Amino acid sequence: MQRYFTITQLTQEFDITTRTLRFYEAQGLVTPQRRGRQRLYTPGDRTRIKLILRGKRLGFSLAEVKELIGMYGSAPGETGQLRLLMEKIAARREELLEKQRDIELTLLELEEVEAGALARMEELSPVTSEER
Amino acid sequence: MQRYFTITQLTQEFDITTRTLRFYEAQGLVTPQRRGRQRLYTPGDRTRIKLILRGKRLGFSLAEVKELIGMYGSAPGETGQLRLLMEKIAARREELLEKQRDIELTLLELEEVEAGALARMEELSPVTSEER
DNA sequence: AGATCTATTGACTTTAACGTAAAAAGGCGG
DNA sequence: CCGCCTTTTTACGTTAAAGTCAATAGATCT
Repeated sequence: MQRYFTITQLTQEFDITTRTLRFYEAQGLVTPQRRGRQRLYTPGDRTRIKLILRGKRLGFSLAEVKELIGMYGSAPGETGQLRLLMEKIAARREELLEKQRDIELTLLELEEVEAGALARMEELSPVTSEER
Repeated sequence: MQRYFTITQLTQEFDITTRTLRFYEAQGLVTPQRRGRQRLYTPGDRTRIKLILRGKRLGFSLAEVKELIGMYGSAPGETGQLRLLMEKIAARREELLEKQRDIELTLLELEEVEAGALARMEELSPVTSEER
């Protein structure tokens, strides 16, 4: 098993540029080790990158993604901090649930459009019952 | 029932600025009527605005949203156009389904973090079995 | 009509998230 | 050691999506 990934390996795997990865690093989203000046990414770093990209797909900003990822590692000692963490979790969950509803609605609407389109196609080129 | 909405009514309802609505108009996402220079939004316009904001919440760009909304009104006559429409629908559906999976994963991870946090709280302030 | 509000337009600015280009620094094959 | 290649740094450019500001232009209240 490979201990480290190079930057180009990861850019190829995730179809992003080196600029992007270095930018994420500058924003404090990943902190690969160095061998001299060269970056070495651990499997953990790779996972974080996956999480970043997933967050982006969901429309979160990098700042939001950073906060989200920050939660994963943290088991803060103080009760106050824990309460704060729980609140953040609740807030994120609400957002995600809203997005789920948004998606459901959009999928339903797409279905309607599709049904309409199918009906139009039937109209235009009748039965063709032998296809499929 | 109200036939028209003013721009400020809509900005208040959706918690956006007038600048935003005029920008959407400049991008061809809504085309309110005019009474003199004043904009008058129909219930249909209002619905489009809702769709725009929903698309944005899901991380779509305005250009993508425009394409999406464009599908709703269209029942193109030509078979070729219909086929194209169906393909677009399929593509959007794929994206949305991926987002659904992304959300599921994120929710699961949040649950884990929450469970960890809860455990830590138990540790710190024991039982308190009378609460709730 | 005058004063005051609100809406519109146009120009310029801002922010996030990179892209692009140039220069320097290692690493490697011959 | 030399030339070549990749990586890194630094700096500046770009794009989408508005924000901000100033100058009108109507509309409204009195």
